[in-house]
Amino acid sequence: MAIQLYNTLTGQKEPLQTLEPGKVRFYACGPTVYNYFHVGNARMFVVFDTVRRYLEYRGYEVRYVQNFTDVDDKIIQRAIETGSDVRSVANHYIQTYFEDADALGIRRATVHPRVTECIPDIIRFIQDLIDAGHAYVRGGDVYFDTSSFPEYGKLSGQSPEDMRAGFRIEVNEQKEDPTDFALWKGAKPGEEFWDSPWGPGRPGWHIECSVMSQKYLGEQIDIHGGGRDLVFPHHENEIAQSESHSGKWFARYWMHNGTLNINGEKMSKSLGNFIMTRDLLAKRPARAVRFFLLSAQYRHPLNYTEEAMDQAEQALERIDRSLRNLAHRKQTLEQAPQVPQPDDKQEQEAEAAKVREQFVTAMDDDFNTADGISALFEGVREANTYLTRQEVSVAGIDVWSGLIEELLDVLGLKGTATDDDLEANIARLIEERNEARKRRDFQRADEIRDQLLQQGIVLEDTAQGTRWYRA
RNA sequence: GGCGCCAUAGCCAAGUGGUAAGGCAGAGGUCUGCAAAACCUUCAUCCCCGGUUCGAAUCCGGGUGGCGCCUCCA
Repeated sequence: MAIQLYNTLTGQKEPLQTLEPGKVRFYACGPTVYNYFHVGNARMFVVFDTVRRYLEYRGYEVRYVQNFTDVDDKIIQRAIETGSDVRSVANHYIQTYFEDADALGIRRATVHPRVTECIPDIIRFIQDLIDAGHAYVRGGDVYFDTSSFPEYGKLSGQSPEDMRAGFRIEVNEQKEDPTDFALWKGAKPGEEFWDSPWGPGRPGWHIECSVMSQKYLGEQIDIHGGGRDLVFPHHENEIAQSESHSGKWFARYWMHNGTLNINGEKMSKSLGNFIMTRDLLAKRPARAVRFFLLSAQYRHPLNYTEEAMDQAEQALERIDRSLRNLAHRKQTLEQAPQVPQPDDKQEQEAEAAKVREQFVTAMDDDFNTADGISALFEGVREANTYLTRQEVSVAGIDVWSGLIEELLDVLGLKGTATDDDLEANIARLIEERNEARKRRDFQRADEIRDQLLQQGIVLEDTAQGTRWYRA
């Protein structure tokens, strides 16, 4: 059974069939680097990072391209506001993008092209469109002629007539038609510019993605991803540009993630109701943020609340506890080699395989992470149940911790730190406490437990001895 | 005005024709010196009205409420 994914272009789920067997050419729109990115942006990055991870998990070789828009009005504005220059602003926020993205477990793309690195390619592309009669020059600007592309509107499901009726902004008089859009903008005095056949200026927003995806992935790609709010006009325009240029269909599958809402409204820079990812990461564990962002199906809206974040933290704790408890039990077995271990590896592997299958079934169905997480919790419950047995084996434990970590890794939720740095002092105190307990000196025992708790060390007594973790 | 989406327990969230996953919170139980953890049990008939069907949360029609896009936006 192939992976099914919802295609905005057709409005239905379709089986994934790639241009080249076993390989996926995947382009996702990246950030405009004039500020930190907010949690809504983070959702998009996390969602497509997870799609990419899952495709790789299923054996695909993924060539993943995510651009940086480092030429834009807002960057120019930001530079003016801060008394800095445009390049410094862009470079700074590219750097901070990586810092925050790294924290969220977002892997680096195969290529992270920047607009400034592709100007000659962009100019050539635009010239091709002009030569082919798809674009026209007005003053120092170049516009795409939407009437030259009969399929214009096929992604957003609106005809040019519909769009004209809805236009509420003042129509740029330079354009021949309101639905035409800028490919090249002539430079205003004092602005950063590049020389072109049409005079000094800079590329419009939409053209960069058409050019970069063609440059790094070829004229046709498998998957193009982005936020719902990019369907129109951005992706519609990309299709018009790319398909007019190549004469072939551009992207086979268009994936769009739902908005991240706050108080029921889309979190957006223009509404000003955003939370910077950076600020959230200062208050919440990064893994919990990622868990929260994956807790709903990616196409659905997701509402940000403190309570939902609390729940995400709690849920993740349940998984981590299970992993810790497995590790502790394994340790006690390894420290007592004389204790016989049951030969139950195959039995446990069979159980784990069922959970894995449940996970794959969920994720194959349009990357349903909510169901995938639910499969992960089935695994956690099975693992915990296994630990309630009187006799378990190292091999059996490894099966379960291996499975849980495998699934966490696909979701980008694998933890980094482990508790293997059992400090001598803690071990000594636990030892002393257990002596006290044997003497039934519970006052002393509780004293030690409280003392450790002060240091953030929580003790748990089990049939296999005392285990601890950092609160 | 046009295009489109959504409405499931206290909360988050799957399920899209066969009698409601999972998580958080809650209740009861087992285990424990106590505690924690864990396990077991328990907690909804799916916004409203009408229709199709042997059967609908799931399909159709009509309401109500909310949201997105049409303008920079992930």
